[in-house]
Amino acid sequence: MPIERRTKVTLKDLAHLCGVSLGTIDRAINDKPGVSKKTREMILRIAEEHGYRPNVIAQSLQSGKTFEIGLIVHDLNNRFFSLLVDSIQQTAWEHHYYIQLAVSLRDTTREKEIIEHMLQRNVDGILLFPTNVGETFYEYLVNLGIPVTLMANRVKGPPGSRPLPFIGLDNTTVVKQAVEQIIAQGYEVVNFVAPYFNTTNSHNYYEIDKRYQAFLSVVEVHTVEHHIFSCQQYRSEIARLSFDKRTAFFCVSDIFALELLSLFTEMGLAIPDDVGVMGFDNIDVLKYVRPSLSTINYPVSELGKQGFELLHSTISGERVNPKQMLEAQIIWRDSI
Amino acid sequence: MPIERRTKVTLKDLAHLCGVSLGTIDRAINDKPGVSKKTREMILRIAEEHGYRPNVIAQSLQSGKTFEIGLIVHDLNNRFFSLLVDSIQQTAWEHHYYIQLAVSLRDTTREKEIIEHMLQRNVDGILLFPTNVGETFYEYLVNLGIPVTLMANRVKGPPGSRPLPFIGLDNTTVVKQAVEQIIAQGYEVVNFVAPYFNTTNSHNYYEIDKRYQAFLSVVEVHTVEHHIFSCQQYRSEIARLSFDKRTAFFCVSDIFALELLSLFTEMGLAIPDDVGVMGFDNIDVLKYVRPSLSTINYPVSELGKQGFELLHSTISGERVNPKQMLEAQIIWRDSI
DNA sequence: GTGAAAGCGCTAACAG
DNA sequence: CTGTTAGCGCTTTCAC
Repeated sequence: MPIERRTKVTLKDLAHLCGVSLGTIDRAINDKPGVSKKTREMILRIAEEHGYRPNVIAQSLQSGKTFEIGLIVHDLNNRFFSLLVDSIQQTAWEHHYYIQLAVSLRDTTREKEIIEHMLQRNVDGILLFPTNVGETFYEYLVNLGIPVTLMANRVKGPPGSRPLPFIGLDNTTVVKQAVEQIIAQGYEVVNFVAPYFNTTNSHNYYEIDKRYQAFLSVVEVHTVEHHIFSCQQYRSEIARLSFDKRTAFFCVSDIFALELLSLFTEMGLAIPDDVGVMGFDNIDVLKYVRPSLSTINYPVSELGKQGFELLHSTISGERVNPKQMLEAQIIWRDSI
Repeated sequence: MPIERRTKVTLKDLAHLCGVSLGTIDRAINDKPGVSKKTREMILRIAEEHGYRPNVIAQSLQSGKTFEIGLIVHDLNNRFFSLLVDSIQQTAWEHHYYIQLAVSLRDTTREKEIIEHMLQRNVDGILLFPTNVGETFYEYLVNLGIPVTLMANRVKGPPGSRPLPFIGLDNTTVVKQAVEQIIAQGYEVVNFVAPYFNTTNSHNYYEIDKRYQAFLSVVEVHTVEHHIFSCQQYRSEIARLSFDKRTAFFCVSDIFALELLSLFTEMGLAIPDDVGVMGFDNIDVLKYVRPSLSTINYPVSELGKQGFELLHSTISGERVNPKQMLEAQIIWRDSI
């Protein structure tokens, strides 16, 4: 570590110090041909002595590239997102990219504000777990001037338009399979629990909707009794049910499933005999919870890794497959 | 939203478009005095129409400020850190600052690499949950040329040197209090569980060491039998104990306490009669765990908020109190 | 091999 | 009120 740091030394300073011109300094520092071995060594030595650090800001202004990408997720309270950010940050580091992180809090206005800010900061691309929906938003993203890659939730354009690069989970297959098997276990009622899932079309519920459609298609084929719990007070609503029939709850996220698990334990219901609970995500804390929660594993690290790599390819101008799909696995444990 | 985005429009472009000079455009856009109302309105309208966005990179090069701060934490797997990052990101957003996030993975070399990278990217300051220790590192941080604020772990300089701004927890008080009360409950053996806590001095264990010293001071006064478990195989080591005396385990983090809880349940020990467990941090998943874990609440949001604000004050050149302390609270539940 | 100069987009200082 | 110019630190082009 060089000692003197207080004053930043620039290429120009080095030029003075070495008694050569700016151009020569540049060639030496950046390993370009056209400098004698002697001068190059001298320059590198003096640069080292003075603790020279290139100014990335100036490089960016010149090159138009920042090697930063904007990352926008809903929040960091949900374990799912922190693991996602972790994975993206790791992958980005390996590619010598930096992350600018912001959280949208599922607020459509805030999401747009964040995008505007990131644009001004000249990020090379944006990795987005979207909250907004609709064709206007699609047009907006397409015309940003920098690549955008979507994770988990899609944003669709008008029919026939080129889709935005997207990486997500194949929800349909796994949900159908899970619901089939739940029904096969003899549950008389199968419910779908998706708080915050509203139908006003103001927010992006692409992924949850996929799951709901898959759920519906199965329960309707089997003509099984089913209900949806989509309001925030799902816990108290469910607490008021009679439970005279054997009932299963398919939850779109482990955090809701855990709430139900503790509710049913309090109510003295037998799990999984009176009532069954299935989660989604397979968050890591499940290992401490009893009865152990059956769930669907979301390959969140893969989502982050491949999401970054997809964006990275687009930034590098490669032609990419605009739609990548990840597979989930059902994990049967004791709760259903 | 302006429609045309593909080509970035600059102040110079606007100057041409409006038929005025660069200087006038600048004054109009940045709300400076010295433009007639008429021209200003015209300029703002045209800027809006063409979707002008200031180039923050160019502004940074000019001003030397980026309004970005570097944030370095150990990892994001630990719930503690994701909540911390969340809180910092929120606070930064309110102050119109952006976060550059990187994780050190508790690797001393990587931590220094990250700092070097952030320096090159001209962050205005660094918020650091440090991994390195020692006076050399202290000197390094002091001479970075930008403000650094430390969270939780201190980095001490030579005697008499000006301490780096720091925000942390008052570990001593709360740990002493907790251990006192554990002993008062009649435990015959009180153990300290701190995996990864080694004494080679290569890593920064400032905070854990504080806790250990506080622990020691109390058990020694009461001459209670005590042991420390500091290796990574703490779980199997503890599994081999005989448990013929009533034993308490004071863990430096909830995640270790949860491991012990499930171990003791497997072993058929009665909690808290045969064996007691105390955690640290009060991570939010505890609400789903039975028996409920007694723990110490770490005000992590406060740590993030005040950490950012401390750094922000330093960046703004305010004189600040270099040492801020947060208070923890003991939360007694069923495990001890 | 090396030096000089222009320019990335913006701000600030100085003229008019 | 408005225009011109220099310069932030770097890269690139073109002379020598």
